[in-house]
Amino acid sequence: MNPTIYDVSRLSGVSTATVSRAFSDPDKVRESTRRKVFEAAEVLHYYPNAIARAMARQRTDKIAFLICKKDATILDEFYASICESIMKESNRSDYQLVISTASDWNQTPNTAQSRQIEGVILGGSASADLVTEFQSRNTAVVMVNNRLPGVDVPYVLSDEYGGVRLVVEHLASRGHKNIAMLAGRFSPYIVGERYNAFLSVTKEFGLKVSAQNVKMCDADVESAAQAAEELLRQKNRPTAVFGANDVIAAGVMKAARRLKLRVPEDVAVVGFDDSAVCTMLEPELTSVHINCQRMGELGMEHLRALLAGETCPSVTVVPVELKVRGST
Amino acid sequence: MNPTIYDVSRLSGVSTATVSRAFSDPDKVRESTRRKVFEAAEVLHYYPNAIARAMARQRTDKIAFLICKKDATILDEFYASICESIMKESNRSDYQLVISTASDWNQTPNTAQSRQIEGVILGGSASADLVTEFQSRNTAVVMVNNRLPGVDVPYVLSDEYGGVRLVVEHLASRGHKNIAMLAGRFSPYIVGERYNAFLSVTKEFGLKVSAQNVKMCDADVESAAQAAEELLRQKNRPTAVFGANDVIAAGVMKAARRLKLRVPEDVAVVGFDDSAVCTMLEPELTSVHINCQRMGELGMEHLRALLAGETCPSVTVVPVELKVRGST
DNA sequence: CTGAAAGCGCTAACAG
DNA sequence: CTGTTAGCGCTTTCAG
Repeated sequence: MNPTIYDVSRLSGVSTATVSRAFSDPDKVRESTRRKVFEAAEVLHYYPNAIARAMARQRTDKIAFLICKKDATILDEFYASICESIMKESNRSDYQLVISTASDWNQTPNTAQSRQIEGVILGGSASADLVTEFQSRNTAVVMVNNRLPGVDVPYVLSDEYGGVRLVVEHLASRGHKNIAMLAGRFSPYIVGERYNAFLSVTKEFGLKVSAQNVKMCDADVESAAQAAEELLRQKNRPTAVFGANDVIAAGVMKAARRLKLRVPEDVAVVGFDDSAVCTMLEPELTSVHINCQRMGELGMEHLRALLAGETCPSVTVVPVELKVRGST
Repeated sequence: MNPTIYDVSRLSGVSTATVSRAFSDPDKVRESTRRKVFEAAEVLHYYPNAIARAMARQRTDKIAFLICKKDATILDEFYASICESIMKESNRSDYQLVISTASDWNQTPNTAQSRQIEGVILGGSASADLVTEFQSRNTAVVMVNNRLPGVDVPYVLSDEYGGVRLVVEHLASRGHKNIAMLAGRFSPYIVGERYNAFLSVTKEFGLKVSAQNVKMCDADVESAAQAAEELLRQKNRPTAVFGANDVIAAGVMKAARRLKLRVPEDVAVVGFDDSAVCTMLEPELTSVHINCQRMGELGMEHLRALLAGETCPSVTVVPVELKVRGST
């Protein structure tokens, strides 16, 4: 059996209340007393029992990171990275982090587990219903990498528009006038943002994008490769293709290779996300780097603020960076 | 305030003890009584409070998955996949899962957090000390994807030897006689296994591997590419290169491309792990598929057995599968 | 099969 | 600044 606050109280000769204070609110205890308490605790190998504390305080200090996406692999490179960052942040705070997926969660929305959660970071395509459910339960919500019209929670977003702008700017500066975009059906919000940004920025740059130069495909490499082949087989072949993410861009590169087109001489390729695959390709893939770590940090920071009753910005946009590599 | 067991007791007209039993040990309660209880609970939206339960029972049902590796990205594709599987499994059990990294953990080994953990799955290069620490604290330990000589815990491993065997067999059947291996400095245990297996299997197949055909490099693509260039620039160039994992193999492919060697005609390349990058490369990379999902499941299964006081096999080896693709 | 009652370890008024 | 004390919500003997 682990030692309890009573053991420490007895050994140090102070009341249990004082021991409690020494641990959870040191300032309320005189220095000398505090030392006595800590000494006794040391001797006994005492450490506060979080369960009992949670019970008495009526709060758990427990938060969750919920990944909301439908694909087979939930923890893809992108979310794994955000997740890692949230893990780090939560570890340095007193919050306990539970990581789960929206689907697992939905199966047991009323479980003991979920009841104990005081705040949640929603990553990816969470539904408005899910948010409402949490709010109705008085759970603080922060959303990362998604935006829901009409839903009022703090958002942490990456600068999708800015990223696309960098891409188009870069391609334009390289003299490309006929740029295509290949979008994959992954997160609707993200794809939408990048797509709209592409249309708007190309227009701004006076580049006309013909209808056949904007294509949708499934989110896997092979679909992308096939769609890209069609794109690249056109009479008026685009000289550059912007893939909505790196997987799509990898598909474009595969297509180029299959068609014996040289990258970047015959066709330049750009991706988005700057995932690990970028440097594994040859030539390496130019891509937009997303600061996942920062997004995770901000998510935690905002959640903490919310839980502390402070306010936090309703939308935070994290800057991106273009990594120019051999593919352009 | 949430309803408590007292509210249910009052509304249903039975004692709190019976309500408690109805929820945690239904068989001990007469059918009709049980129904009354559940009805009342339904009406009140009552759900047992896990904290109070943990407090009374003196157990938390809390387990952890600790990832032990030094690299910058902890949740790489491999561990993310195991992690996901453990998450799924734990969600269907009554255990609560905490995911963390060994380094975060080490910084606060005595924290409230760690005290509450009843069992832990160690993923990756955990140290014997860490295991000892857990054991001394009476925490059940299961190890995944690593093996520590002299440390007696249940191990869940992938069939590294079998995988390498498949690789060599495959290459030999394609007529390759001069096969090189490029190993990267990632997990010592894994690299060691694959390396030894390679030496032993090639020998078994009567293939001689010269010293300059076995190289070590750092674990990143660029180091691999450089090392591979040396390998491929030799007079007696190997006709096939086995990369200790997919990242290394991707490096080999880059080197081949830089040297204007065709894959697979001039040099065949094989990887290990069957990660997402395999299909993004062109040609696609032949690789050994590791059943991460199964490894996670088994890890959970064994931990559960341990916690239930049952026994479980001391070593479980998960079969692998060779995915033959265009690179060979 | 069910009930009464004693905790589980800690916190938070309230009093001093 | 410190002590007393009454819970937090549930489980678990021990009786009945």
